[in-house]
Amino acid sequence: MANGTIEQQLQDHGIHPTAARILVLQKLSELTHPVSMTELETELETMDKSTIFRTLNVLLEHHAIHSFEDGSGSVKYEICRCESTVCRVENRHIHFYCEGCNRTFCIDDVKIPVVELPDGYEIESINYTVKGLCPECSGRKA
Amino acid sequence: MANGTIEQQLQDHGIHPTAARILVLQKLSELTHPVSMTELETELETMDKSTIFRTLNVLLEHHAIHSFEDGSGSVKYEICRCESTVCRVENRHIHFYCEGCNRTFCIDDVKIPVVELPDGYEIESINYTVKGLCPECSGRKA
DNA sequence: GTCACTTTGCAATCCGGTTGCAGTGACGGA
DNA sequence: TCCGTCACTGCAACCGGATTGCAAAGTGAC
Repeated sequence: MANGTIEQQLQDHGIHPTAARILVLQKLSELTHPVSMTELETELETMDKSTIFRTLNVLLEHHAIHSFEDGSGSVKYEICRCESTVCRVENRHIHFYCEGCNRTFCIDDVKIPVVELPDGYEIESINYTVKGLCPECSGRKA
Repeated sequence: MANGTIEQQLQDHGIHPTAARILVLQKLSELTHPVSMTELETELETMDKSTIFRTLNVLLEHHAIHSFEDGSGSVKYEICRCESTVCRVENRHIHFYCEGCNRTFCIDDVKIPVVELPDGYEIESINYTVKGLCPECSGRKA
């Protein structure tokens, strides 16, 4: 899914490409860090909050993007860069939330360690988010 | 910290024991699953929401309890059952949020796998939450 | 008892998320 | 081409969890 036009990506995921969906996915593909709905709202000033909200939900349902909660209180979204249309849990990377600057980082190099759960539990997704200080903030503090 | 009276536990963490703090910590120590502020509010009907809120913050600051976000949208709280007053990241267990019944489970047996981060990142805490179906709900579905 | 400080309850507020509804646009069939 | 249908979008209102301001009540030191 990493190549092709945004429009193509949408279709690959079975999503009817509309102006709003292209814009949102476009923006998410440009960004290198996860963003909240509010951030998207300011990035895409022409688009209404509810449209962004519903667009994100469509993208989520079709697994074109991921969402997760860092400790900031608002849900963060990022584009799914999996090669296939299905993204396996073990391929997902972890995130880091800096309590100093309130930014959320993708640690692309580090994949989520998948644990063995007791019988009966069915894993759908895993959120692995580390809180602490990013290199910039820990350096400044020291 | 697993033994002694609630009052003693508070003092061990350097918290001045008040009625509200004892009640909240008492309740959290009785419960076997993490709860939201709203749930605490109904459990402790005599106590005001804002008091609970501030009490939880005091307990958090002094590491008497932990908080984390499952996927439910509200923050969950649980008592810290560490033996010492400092609770190490690697001692913490993972959580499971069931999308079927919207309950949050402690998987006490499974500790959070701690990853190696790139240079400069300082780990303060880790949230490892699995989403999916609990044994009850996955069984019912099948 | 008095003063200073902490704790608590009430009410109001904030804000991210969500929904109802009406207007607009795309598409297929007559 | 016109019409009906359905998906999509924007606006405004709403909801609920989280947070704050303020005044009253409680607590401890003297």
